[in-house]
Amino acid sequence: MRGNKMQETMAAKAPANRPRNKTRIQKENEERILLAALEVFSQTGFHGATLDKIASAADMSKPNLLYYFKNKEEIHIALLTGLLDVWLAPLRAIRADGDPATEIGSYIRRKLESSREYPRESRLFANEILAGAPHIGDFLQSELRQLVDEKADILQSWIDDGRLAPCDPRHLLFAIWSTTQHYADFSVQVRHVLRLAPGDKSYYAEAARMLDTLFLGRLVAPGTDS
Amino acid sequence: MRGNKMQETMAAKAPANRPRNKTRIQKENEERILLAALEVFSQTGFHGATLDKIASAADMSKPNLLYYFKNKEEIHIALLTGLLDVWLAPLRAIRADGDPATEIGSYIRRKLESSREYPRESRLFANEILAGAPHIGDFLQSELRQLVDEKADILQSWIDDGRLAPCDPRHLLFAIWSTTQHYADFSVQVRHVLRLAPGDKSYYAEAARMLDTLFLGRLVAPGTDS
DNA sequence: TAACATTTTTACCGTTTGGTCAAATCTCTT
DNA sequence: AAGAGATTTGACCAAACGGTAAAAATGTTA
Repeated sequence: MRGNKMQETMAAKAPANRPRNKTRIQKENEERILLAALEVFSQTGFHGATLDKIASAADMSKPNLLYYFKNKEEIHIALLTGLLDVWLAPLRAIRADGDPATEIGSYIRRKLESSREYPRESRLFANEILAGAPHIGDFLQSELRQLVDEKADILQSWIDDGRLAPCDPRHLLFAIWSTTQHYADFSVQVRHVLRLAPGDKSYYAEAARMLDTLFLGRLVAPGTDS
Repeated sequence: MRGNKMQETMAAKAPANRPRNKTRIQKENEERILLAALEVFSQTGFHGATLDKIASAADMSKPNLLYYFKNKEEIHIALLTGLLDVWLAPLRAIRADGDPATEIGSYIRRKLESSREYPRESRLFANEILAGAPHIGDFLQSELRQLVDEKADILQSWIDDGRLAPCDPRHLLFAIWSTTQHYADFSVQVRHVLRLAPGDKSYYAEAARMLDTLFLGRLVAPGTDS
């Protein structure tokens, strides 16, 4: 009597027809699965990942895995939605009443820290966007856009006060996102160019200096350009 | 003549035991296939792409496709290697005897133009790097690294002359790569944030202004930071 | 146009993959 | 300790996939 289609609106994680509280084992195993899935998805992307790989990484049989998540897509979505708040957190922290340089500098540091500490999450996100955001299109259009609108207003007010150069605030955010995430998403390229061994993350210090110069200082010496 | 293995330098495209000249039909069909494959690979990544999809996009049967390329990987590699020179071209054009602001500005414009004109190629490249560069690791370690070394020396000489702010030249290049490619690779996100319809590329003008401010001007007004 | 090489198609194959099912085992509560 | 519910497993399946073989069709050239 279980495999009926029916409604199942409550995201069929529990075996369940009725939504009960999560068991200890349930919580543990869902966590194990998501951790394993993060590893696999971030390495090979959605299509490259297989349920067998994820199951084996979670040290679990495939049917057992599918007892907790009803299919591959649901694991992917669970992983992504869990990620979005983490992604937004650094942006949320920007304060209107702060100093522009301080606020922007802190934001960059937070994003860079996020790239260093959670490169797998960053790559998962990058993969999703690159694929056309099939699973988080709603998020981009609602939560992200709204928060960006909000913070763009703050940046705009700084521009109006002459404390920030005239520019499109959203494009400024794009620049911060791309430069900081680059170190997680393109780390292979970064390491090859810098002749660093896999796993060597020493470049983050220099990255922080570079981004400070770029966003908070001045790159090209004045007087030489036309 | 790029990173080929040795033998078989001519990539076993002809059916062939002996390497003959390419037929008219051969040239046409290989082109058709690569075009179709670019479309499919850039949309879904290597693992998401199937021979059937590529064949159907090339308006061709699967066995016929495999008559020209011996397997899926070979199509992918052919596509990537054909890309690398395009990727390097803008960087190659940086001149040591130019003005820093002019040279950097031109480089940014070329990269941005490249993102706008060849977004599929950019996404293909991004996918490959994100996946750990399984097919172009050699390229990154040899040609790219060498060219970067060369151009980094130029940037360093500008720094030594006081015409550029002290910074790691390679990280400056990273910043240019990431910001410019972002508009191709993350275009979905960009469009959602800016409320633009799919296919609308009007944001490139504003992007160019932003990057000029960032790399050639000064973002944060002086005197306000600590 | 005949002979030869090239190109295309039809039919197929083995493997991998996402997913199911029912039975067996384990866990927790009473 | 027993029973109910939760968890795990092994056996299995259909579809999709990458790829092959050989014949049929087409193009090229003497």
